[in-house]
Amino acid sequence: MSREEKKNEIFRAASQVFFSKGFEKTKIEDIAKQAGIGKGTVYEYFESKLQLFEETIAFYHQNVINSLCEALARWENIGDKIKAYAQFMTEIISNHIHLFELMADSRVMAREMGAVILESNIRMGDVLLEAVTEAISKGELRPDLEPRLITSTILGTVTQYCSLKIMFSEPETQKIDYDRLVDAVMRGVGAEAISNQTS
Amino acid sequence: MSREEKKNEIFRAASQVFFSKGFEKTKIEDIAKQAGIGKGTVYEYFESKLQLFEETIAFYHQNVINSLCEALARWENIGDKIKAYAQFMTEIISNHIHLFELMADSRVMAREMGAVILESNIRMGDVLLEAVTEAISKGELRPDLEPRLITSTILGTVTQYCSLKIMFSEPETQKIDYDRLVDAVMRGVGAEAISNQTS
Amino acid sequence: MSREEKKNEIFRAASQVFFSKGFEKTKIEDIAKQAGIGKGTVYEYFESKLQLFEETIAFYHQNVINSLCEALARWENIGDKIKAYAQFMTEIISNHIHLFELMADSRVMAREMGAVILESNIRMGDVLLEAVTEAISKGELRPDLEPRLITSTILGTVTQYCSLKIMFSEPETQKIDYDRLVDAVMRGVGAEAISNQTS
Amino acid sequence: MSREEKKNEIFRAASQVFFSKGFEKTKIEDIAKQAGIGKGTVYEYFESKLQLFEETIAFYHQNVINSLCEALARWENIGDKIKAYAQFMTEIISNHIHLFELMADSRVMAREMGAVILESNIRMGDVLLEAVTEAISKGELRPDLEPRLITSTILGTVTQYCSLKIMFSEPETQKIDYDRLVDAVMRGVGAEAISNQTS
DNA sequence: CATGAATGAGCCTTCATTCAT
DNA sequence: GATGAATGAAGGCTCATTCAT
Repeated sequence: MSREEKKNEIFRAASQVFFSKGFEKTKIEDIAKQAGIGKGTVYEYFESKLQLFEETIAFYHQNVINSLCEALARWENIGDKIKAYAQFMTEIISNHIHLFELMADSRVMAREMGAVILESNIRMGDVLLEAVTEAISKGELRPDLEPRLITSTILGTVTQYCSLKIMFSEPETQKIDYDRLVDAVMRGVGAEAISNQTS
Repeated sequence: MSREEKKNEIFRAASQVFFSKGFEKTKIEDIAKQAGIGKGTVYEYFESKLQLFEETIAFYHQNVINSLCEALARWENIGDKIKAYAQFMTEIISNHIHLFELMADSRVMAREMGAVILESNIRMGDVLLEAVTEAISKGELRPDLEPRLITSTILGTVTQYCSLKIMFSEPETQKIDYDRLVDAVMRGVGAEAISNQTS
Repeated sequence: MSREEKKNEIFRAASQVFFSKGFEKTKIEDIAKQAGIGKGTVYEYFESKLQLFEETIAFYHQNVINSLCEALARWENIGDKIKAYAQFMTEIISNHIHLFELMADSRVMAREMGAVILESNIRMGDVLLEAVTEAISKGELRPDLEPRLITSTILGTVTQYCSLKIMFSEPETQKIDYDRLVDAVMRGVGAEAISNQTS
Repeated sequence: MSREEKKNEIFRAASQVFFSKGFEKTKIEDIAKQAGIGKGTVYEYFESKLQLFEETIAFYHQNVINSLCEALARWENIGDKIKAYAQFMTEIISNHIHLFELMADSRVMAREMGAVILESNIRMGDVLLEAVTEAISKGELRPDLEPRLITSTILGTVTQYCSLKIMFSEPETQKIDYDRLVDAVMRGVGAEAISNQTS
């Protein structure tokens, strides 16, 4: 196994543990065990716990971004892209919810790592920004709004709504109506939106 | 000073320190110093560091919610309420940004406490939900959308956009166009929104 | 209440707590509460926790010695005095056993305070020594043995046997045959003792 | 050095320190220093200070019991066994007295650990009980007395007398007349004992 | 006098990091 | 390279003692 592959092994183990316990509560030994290696070996690949954490988060973000790009590339028009993004977020949040539930008392840690997801959002914003800019030029999105504002509307709405649905709904009622979600973003929540509809 | 007032004193100090350093990096001694009392005194009022943290966060949330309720109560129609909410969020985020900047290496800790703001969002959602429900019945908002979805759109968009503006803009360009923000939420980001406009 | 009476109040409270918890596990506050006074008040009467402990132990020893003297004075010949002493010890040990049982985890503390009883023994030895010396001169005890040795035989046997009986017997079988105990001490445990018996 | 050997090393160091300072006044660091290792290393071998203490005491008791068994096994008749036991106790008490004297203010701690010796006594009782039972069946000891009572007489007398001699005598006069000690136990302290003697 | 809120020295314990094997 | 035994810095928490009321 090459050095790079080994690092990835450790990243995978570290993601698991960091996400379920948070930075401080995670012991290097936990990660080593999870990766099936010795404690000292971790230090052959990473300078310190903090560096490992930073790189693990970066690795995580990169994975997320790559997956998102793939997911968006499959669709042509912006509505479909938004829907794809919402489905993607649902999956990510669900994965982490699962991790959190493993922990009985994950209050503090959930907080800490929850914020990593926030960070992801910022980065996803950059990916979406491209799609948004393109959609504006194609006449799919309002040209009179700052592209960043449109991106924020999409991102914010999706994150907020999906989190809510997953975290606070009973498992069987977690069905999210993605079409309506896209509709709310595209046509707005104001009453005029439907009074003016052509169809 | 009554016991309750003293606890509030400690809450204020604890908020400061917890928000700038995060839970784990905060030493009880730090909080005591900030409050101008001895280390042992903290333990006269709180069982443990964790309990102090939990109660401090609850205290913080309560303050936020109270302020938000006041801010919303000053306005009649939903557009103004959204604008008020956006201005309120701007202020909160600015305050925390300020705290983070005090710390040299606040990356990790910022993550942790950033999530507390997320938690606030969930709670703010409940406050907004009332306003939204009322606005729907007054015909200001679309009745065909789940109220929770509308709330998420407002909350998510505002949080995302304001965070972005404050965190990544140069100070002098932090001007946020609140009216446009409200417009994006109310009329949507899709191109139809403006093609159908009456004026 | 005079200063001396108040000190005695505190001694009584302190005995209770010290005997059930040991020196280190006892908090001044425990004693204050037990005595029905404030923590600070204890310091009006005693310099420090250690001093309070030393004086409490001395107070305890004095009480024991006084009671023992009274118990012994009631009897004329040495056999009866030994029996009286054995009954006295049974009572003391029972009292302390009771205290220990109040505590869930009294292992360590029992050790510590158990030794105070040992100390009592040394002092009781001095009281018994007088009775022994007198009994020797009255021809009741062997004149060819060092009085201290006789005292040790009485004290040691009684303490050991009574402790055993009380600590490790089922409550209902705690009956101690005091006459046989005295007999063992007076006539010895060797087989000759009975082969030579006159009766 | 094997794990078990290392634990024994720590036991030896811990015995030293616990016996001279008592449980509470002993710092883990003291033990580590005495054992020539780091503070954290102690925790590689023992869960907590309390566990280390309990196991150290058990280790001590085991050693004492083993040595006692060896000492008793060397002799045939019960008189010699009692003498051997008395010499054994003298040695143990002398060792601990030495430790106590190292400490200027060992009053409190001496108490605490002195009680460990008491505990030893209880265990030694079980060992002696065997020898006593055997001696009864061989006709060396009175069959009309409860074996436990005989054991208590031996144990109690020896412990009490030897402690007294060692603790309160000037070093040069510590000579203990073991034969007379055995005689007191075997023939009793009553005057009849000698009036009935055959010789 | 009596009180108990305030204090901070002190210690157990954890765990990132090192390094001999 | 890989390992895990050894280390000691660091921090939460306790409680004897003080002192303002």
